Amino acid sequence: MDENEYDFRRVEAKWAPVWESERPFDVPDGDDPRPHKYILDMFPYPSGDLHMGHAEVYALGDVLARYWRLRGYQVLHPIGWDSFGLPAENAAIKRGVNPRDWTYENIAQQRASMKRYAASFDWSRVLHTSDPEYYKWNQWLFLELYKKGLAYRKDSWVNWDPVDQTVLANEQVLPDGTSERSGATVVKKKLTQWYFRITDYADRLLADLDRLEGAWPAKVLTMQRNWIGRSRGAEVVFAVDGSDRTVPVFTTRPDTLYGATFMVVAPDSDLASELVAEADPAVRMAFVAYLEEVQKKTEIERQDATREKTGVFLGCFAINPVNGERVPIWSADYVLADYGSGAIMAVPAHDQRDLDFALKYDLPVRVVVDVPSDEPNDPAVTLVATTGDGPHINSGPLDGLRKADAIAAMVEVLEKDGTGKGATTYRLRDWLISRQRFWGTPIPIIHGADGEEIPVPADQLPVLLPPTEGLDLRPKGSSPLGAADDWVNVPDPRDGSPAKRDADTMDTFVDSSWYFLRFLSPRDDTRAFDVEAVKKWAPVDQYVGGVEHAILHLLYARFITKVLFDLGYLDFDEPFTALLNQGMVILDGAKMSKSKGNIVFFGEELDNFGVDAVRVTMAFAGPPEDDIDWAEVSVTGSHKFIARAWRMAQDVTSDVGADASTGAAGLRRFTHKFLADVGGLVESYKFNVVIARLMDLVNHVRKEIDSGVGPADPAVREAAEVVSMGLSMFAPHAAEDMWSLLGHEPFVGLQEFPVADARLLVEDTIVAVVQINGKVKERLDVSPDISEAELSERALAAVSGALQGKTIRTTIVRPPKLVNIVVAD
RNA sequence: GCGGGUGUGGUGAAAUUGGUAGACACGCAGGAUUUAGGAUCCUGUGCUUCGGCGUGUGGGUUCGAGUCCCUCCACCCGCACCA
Repeated sequence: MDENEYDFRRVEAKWAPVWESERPFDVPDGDDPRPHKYILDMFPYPSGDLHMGHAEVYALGDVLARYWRLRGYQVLHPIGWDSFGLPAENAAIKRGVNPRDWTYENIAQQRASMKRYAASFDWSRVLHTSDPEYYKWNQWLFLELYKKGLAYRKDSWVNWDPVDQTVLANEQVLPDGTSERSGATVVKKKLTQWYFRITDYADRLLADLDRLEGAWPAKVLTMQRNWIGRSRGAEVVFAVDGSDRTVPVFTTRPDTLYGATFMVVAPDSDLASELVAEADPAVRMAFVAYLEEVQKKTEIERQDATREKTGVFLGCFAINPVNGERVPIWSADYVLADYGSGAIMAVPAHDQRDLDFALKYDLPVRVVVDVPSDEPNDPAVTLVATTGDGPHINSGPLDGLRKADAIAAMVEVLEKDGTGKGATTYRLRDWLISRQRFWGTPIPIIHGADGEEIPVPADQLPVLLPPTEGLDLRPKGSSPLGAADDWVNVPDPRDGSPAKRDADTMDTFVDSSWYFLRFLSPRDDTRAFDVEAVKKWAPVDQYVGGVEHAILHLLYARFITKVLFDLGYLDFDEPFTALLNQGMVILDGAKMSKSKGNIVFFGEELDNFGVDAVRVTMAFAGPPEDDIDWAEVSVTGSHKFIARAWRMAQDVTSDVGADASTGAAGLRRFTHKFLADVGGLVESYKFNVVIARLMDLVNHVRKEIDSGVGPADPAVREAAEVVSMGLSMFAPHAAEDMWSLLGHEPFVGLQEFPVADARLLVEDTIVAVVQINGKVKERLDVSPDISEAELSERALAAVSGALQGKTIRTTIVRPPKLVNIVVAD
């Protein structure tokens, strides 16, 4: 192709090797006088090659990184791979390859694609979480939590994925009860597992979301608040009649305690089986049958709120602490074992679920809040529980009080009597981090013959994964590591007696919960992260990634950050100051998927249109948080724009350093208006508008070159240089080539935007509109400093015809832009 | 049901504090150049019965509303037997 034609292949081939050898975006350690920004894109999982979703996130993250450089900041923009995890292992099983080989081959492929995509990463800081140099510090982190009592083992009902044969954290189970990884229906299993005590941080994780308001998407904040699910209320202790046992229940409505007519215990709770053990055989048999029935149900069935309620009487009674009333204890699966205490006081008059149950099993309904209503509203008749406010009745000392006062009064009574207290409960559960799989970080604990847990001494870290040779990786419900005899059997660090390593590996979300700290000193083999580097760079100024991590990764990273803060390693306790969630790339209105066969391939798009055109398309398609339908955007259009900008640079004939102040003022104004606006636009993520403004600028320059001041005017050069800089955020190859065509040395990405000249931002004339009754009738060219009187006068003159026979009521004058004449007939 | 969000041309979308709705593109139409063009350049393009009408619906505040307030509708997302 002709050298005077824009050829993206030639331009890519020209600059990629230069960036590769010169590494303009690497950030050396040590001081730098410039202010700094830490821009981070969520690192990828290396399954296959990059896809269009990656193309979007890394295009948008790079706009922000490159923008801050152009603003004179030192920018850290690292990349790595989240490279532990199940797909490697599943591929290994399916194809008989080594999970390590599979992983690192995929990383090599993705890395090549990423380099081709020309995001301005600091390639000197690459990390892979599956490298021993990384996961050593994962183990260190685990032991830090363990020392603080924040990592512990317990026997509990857990989510079990029957396909991947491993446990899952609550966060990894989708709302329909299936695994987010394998799609299998998750079942409950009772197992001893490692947990991180994230519930200790529930309050702070919730409260600190307020500080992220405006800087994180509202949606993510809401999702996290929902997930943590704090509810305030009271704990009320009921005694079991004829026994020493007491049962605490959590309620948000302690004010309705006088209306409690029965108690319900979760069938799968220890409490239920303990209570029923004391009952007579018929009751016990009924319970056992019921429990069996309940456990057969899938999570989806169980969560169906419209399902008819079922339950069995447990043959025992509880004593209501405020009135001494004896109420029957039932077991029903609408009460969850793992929320609150697994038992509730049932107030059928004021809780729909309790009412449904009471009506079915003919239990009494007692109204204790007189909710005013025009219609009859006795729950026993209308079958609708009343939840509104009103004076309390049948409630002893609470009679006459309204809800808020009654709640406070009841809490006071309970606390005085020692039968309860104000309490807060969370939906959030502790984070289950054990996984019965191979390709993860080994948990650095040794189990002594006496059952003691012994942390692996720091000088013995990392606990390396054993070789896969001879190891059966197929899922079988226990970790494959347990079968690696040489690995699992170790001397007890205390006395050398036989002991065994913990054979489970960690949830890979542990790996990603702190990786942003490791990027600051990725080669430091003496500590997880360099505290000084952390002080300089962290927290992350701008995080970019998909909304699919709204809860999982982001909640865990916030938690670990707070733990490290408490341990004194960090001086901040929120990891990501600002968050941008990009939308998805879809096709014809549907999510791309292999099964539907509607995939746009990353590599093919780059082959056909070039890296720059794909990146520009990603940014120009619309607001970044919206989905991009690849069928509705024009990559060709992006390519045409890039080529047009490139030709513009090629046409410039003035010399480098030409004095712009002698150039055409009109064009200069346009250029400087762009410079004045670009910051606000990028910082509010309006990348599409920035590109529109660049297009506008290029169109103006084109006109000036062809039929205006001509290619030699210094203002043309100035505009072309600004376009080259601005375009470098989106189309780095074309921009670098333009910079070079304009006679400069590399690299355009290391330039600084000129400061907009305030004198050029003032227009000589402004178009003022003249409205009659709010409708635009005329437009006038006026001076920007026109007086109110003069503008008014000119406006009236301009529309005098239309004012014939009308009475002017009032005239609103807003110089220099608008006059509104209010008239009547 | 609860919470969050979004409704603007044929399409993707713009629109500081209420002040010219539809920037910039895609698409389409026409023209120039050309052997040809899916290249390049130029022009036009919300609807219209040419009076006007137009930002999901209906109301309100205001000299003036895409923007603020209320009502309703539609769609998307999250949560949901959480006591």
